Amino acid sequence: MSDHGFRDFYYHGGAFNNIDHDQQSYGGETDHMYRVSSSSIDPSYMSFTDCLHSTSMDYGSLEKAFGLSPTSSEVFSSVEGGNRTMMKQHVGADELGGNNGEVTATLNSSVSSSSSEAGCEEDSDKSKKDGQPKGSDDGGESSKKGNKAKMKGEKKQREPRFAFVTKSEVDQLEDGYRWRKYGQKAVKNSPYPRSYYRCTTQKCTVKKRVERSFQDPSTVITTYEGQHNHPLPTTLRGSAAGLFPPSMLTPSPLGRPSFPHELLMQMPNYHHQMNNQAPAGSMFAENFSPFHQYVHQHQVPDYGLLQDMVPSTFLKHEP
DNA sequence: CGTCTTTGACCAGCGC
DNA sequence: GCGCTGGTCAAAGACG
Repeated sequence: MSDHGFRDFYYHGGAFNNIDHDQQSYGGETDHMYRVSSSSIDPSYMSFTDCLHSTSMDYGSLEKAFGLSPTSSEVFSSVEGGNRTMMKQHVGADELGGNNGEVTATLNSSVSSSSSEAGCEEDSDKSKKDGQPKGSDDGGESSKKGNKAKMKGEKKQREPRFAFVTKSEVDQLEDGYRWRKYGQKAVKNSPYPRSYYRCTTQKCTVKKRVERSFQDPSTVITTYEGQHNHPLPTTLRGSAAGLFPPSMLTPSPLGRPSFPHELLMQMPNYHHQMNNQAPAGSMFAENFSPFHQYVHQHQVPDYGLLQDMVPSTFLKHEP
């Protein structure tokens, strides 16, 4: 890991006041880590929720992870893909109800994935499993065995992933979406099991994995995979409607950069590419590659990145 | 009764 | 080929 230094800034609204940026290489691949600390997060600016919804983001669970969770005080996030291009963002929120918050966003996606990967992964994934006739869906009997046989020859493609490490007592963070647990596995080198959840909305293939860090049992690692193809459910237990003020559940112009997605959306280049490559509103999962391209192509200068990511009007350098 | 969780089994991928 | 591990399935049970 080659530390490229830190970048401190204030986020108008008081959400974040400094970001660290680390860059890490994995044999030709590069990781980027941003550490963001906040000294005065104003709940009214609940960045992540707003961010997620304002950008039609699908990793709704992040919103809680980023401070809406009553127990959440530390959040990391990461996106996994093929290559290891990662971006981590730590967000401290020590004034959020007295919680010390830290967020790490790790973006890790294949450079070669480009737009096609993100867009097609869902299909590829489904074609392997969901797309095939399944016993559970149509009463068919072929079931997984036959399907998986067909999967041979197809290189498995993964959905872009976005993982957050949340300091929380609760494993399952309420994020506004409905999830059905479909599996649980013991994790190697960890005493804590990993739970697998799937969005219960029909035709939505978003999945998430939740596991507790064995290194720090107080943290929960939530990994989202895929992109919701539906709006945030409004009628659900502990629904987002109850969790978040209406303003947070409705799209907002990017006037209030949230974090990290909205922060990223603030990246001129990123935003520009997004606009060019895909309709607005389908942001991270489907259109993640532009960001990774950004990360790779621009090599994310440690100091300039945030300036690119966040308009200067939202940044104030710490003395 | 519908929804969700639990849990053992199954399968693919990977390293040896 | 074998064993390990991650991921998924689906039946059974729990719950409201």
